[in-house]
Amino acid sequence: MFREKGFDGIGVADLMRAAGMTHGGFYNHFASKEELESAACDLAFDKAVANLTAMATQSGAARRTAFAAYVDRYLSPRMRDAAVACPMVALGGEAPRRGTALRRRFAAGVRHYIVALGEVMARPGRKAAQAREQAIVTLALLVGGLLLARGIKEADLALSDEILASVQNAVSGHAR
Amino acid sequence: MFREKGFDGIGVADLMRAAGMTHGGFYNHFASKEELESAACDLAFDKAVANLTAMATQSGAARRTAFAAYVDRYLSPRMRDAAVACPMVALGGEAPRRGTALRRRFAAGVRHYIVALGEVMARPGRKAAQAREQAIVTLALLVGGLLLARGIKEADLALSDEILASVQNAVSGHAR
DNA sequence: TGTACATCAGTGAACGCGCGTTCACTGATGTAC
DNA sequence: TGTACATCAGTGAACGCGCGTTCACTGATGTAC
Repeated sequence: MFREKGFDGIGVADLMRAAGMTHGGFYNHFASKEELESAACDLAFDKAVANLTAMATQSGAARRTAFAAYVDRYLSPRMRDAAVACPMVALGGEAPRRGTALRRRFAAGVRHYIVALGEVMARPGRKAAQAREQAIVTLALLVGGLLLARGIKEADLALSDEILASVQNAVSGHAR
Repeated sequence: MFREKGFDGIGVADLMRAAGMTHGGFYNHFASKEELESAACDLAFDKAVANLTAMATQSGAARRTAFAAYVDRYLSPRMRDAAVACPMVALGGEAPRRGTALRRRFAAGVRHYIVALGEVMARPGRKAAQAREQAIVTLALLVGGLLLARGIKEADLALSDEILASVQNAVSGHAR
């Protein structure tokens, strides 16, 4: 829900109602709303990173096709139109404006994501530093592309589609 | 101020105080806070696009070096550490969650930005469609790179610097 | 030049509302004997 | 097995606060005569 509406776009009462409870009981589980935000940030990143590390265990061609499918999905109209986005896209703009705890968890998430992406993009003849740099560039492309595509989807669907397609092309070129 | 704190991060009273007035007079100028947000969005994009179109009037080598300097600046630590960011980075995550008026102005801004960037990146032997696709990819790289670098700058400065450097490398490669 | 008046940007108190948080309580659960 | 009691997650009214917006007003400005 934070990723859908933003941290300030959803209140404790709504969150608890969605969980089938009343708002008063919230503080039996978290010391503050901020603490839940941090935990939710961790959870979102953990899931995304686990997805990648599972992919990294595959080897050779299987890993390459899995990664290509991952990029396809990430930059698909379906992903763009989903209410919930990747944590970096949904919360990246808010992260620097929030408290220390959240910012630390967000940075850790990005760090782990880059490491996992580097493992997935590793190739036999490629140096580790190169794979890492490529992972960073790929991540910037994915995040920037999806952020823009999502930001304009309601007002200019054609351009949104064009952005997804162009960035997908570029990522495929980079990953090759 | 919207770009610094987010649309919901700054109130009418604070905005008017910053303008040296009290909050009551606000509605002599705008029908609602949302209308000011839309106007501010336009203003931010107009300035950014004007910057690019001025560059596009230059020709040949001068334009190329001007563009290289632009990218250098966009992905510099100075830009990352500035309180106010590029409208796409600062507001891209919020745009899809806001009203129709704002979303339309945001989309128009992105559209114009891409056109202007395409003109700046045009090269004699290059087809217009290619220049446009390259502009889109470059924009995604710039926006994604700066968004991530800003999101983690407080908690992991080294990684933030690394992202800026890696993306800058990639953009230079693309623009060549 | 001088006077009367309309205009309208700016003032500041007040409004209703939703937020995060607190707290006295309820009532189901599990343990001790 | 049955009873008494402690625990503690969940309840819902209440709080203080800041928000966007409204409105009766003030007072400077510019125009008409």
